[in-house]
Amino acid sequence: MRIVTWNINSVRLRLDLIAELVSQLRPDVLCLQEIKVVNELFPSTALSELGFTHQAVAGMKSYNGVAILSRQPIDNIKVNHWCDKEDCRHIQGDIDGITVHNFYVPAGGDIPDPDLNVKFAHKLKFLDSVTDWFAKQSDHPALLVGDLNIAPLETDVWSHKQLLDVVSHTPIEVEKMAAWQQSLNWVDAVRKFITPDLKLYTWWSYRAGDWNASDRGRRLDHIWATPSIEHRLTGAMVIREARGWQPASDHVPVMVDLV
DNA sequence: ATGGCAAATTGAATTTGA
Repeated sequence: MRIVTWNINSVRLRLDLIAELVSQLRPDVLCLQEIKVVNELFPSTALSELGFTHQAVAGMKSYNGVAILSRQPIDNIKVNHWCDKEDCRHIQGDIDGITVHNFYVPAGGDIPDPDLNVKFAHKLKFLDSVTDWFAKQSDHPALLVGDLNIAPLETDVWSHKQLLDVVSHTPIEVEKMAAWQQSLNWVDAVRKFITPDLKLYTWWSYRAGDWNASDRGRRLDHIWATPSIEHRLTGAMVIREARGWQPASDHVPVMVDLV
């Protein structure tokens, strides 16, 4: 099974890019975040014509929204709500015996202080909630993918020192992400192949004059696997060149292969 | 709390992202 996760930043605006990705990589499962559309207006037919005849969608107007697209059936679809908000940040479904969790973690705003910034408080609470929830789940073959909006390693950001105080790389976020990862002993499927000593990014700001030259990126998008399927992982790839496809999302696709 | 941009919504300006 080949699975790709991509924060698409408006699915309707980027259908041609999805078609390009599909023609190049032929994923079996494509998980999208920030689809920014209600379910009724989700481009279901166009995506079905690309081979994704099975779709699980949790969308809302303007913001957020997640979807799982699959060539194979998706069973037991659930849309989970966190922090008493129905803001379409988590959808799950079973594909070929594996539970796929697709997340869009809150960005957290600018100020890395929960007392001064309700968005950062929401992000931290969200992380605590999902961690507690997974800790109570039984150990079943699962993948967890999505825009987790945290770059945990020093090599996941262009400058560890300069980003220590920037939301997405603060110690409190990294610590909470580690606790989440420990909830089911999730394996970082991407860093299994692209080792932690190597710089690796999945997001570059729209504000950079030349994203490729300045290369001030962060690894915000992740794929985790439960230990029970770790031995089935055969490779991982970040599709860096997709940052240059037009009109570009500020995130690029991340891919993992399983036998 | 900044910003060189971008998207969605609502009607040129605002909100959100990270």
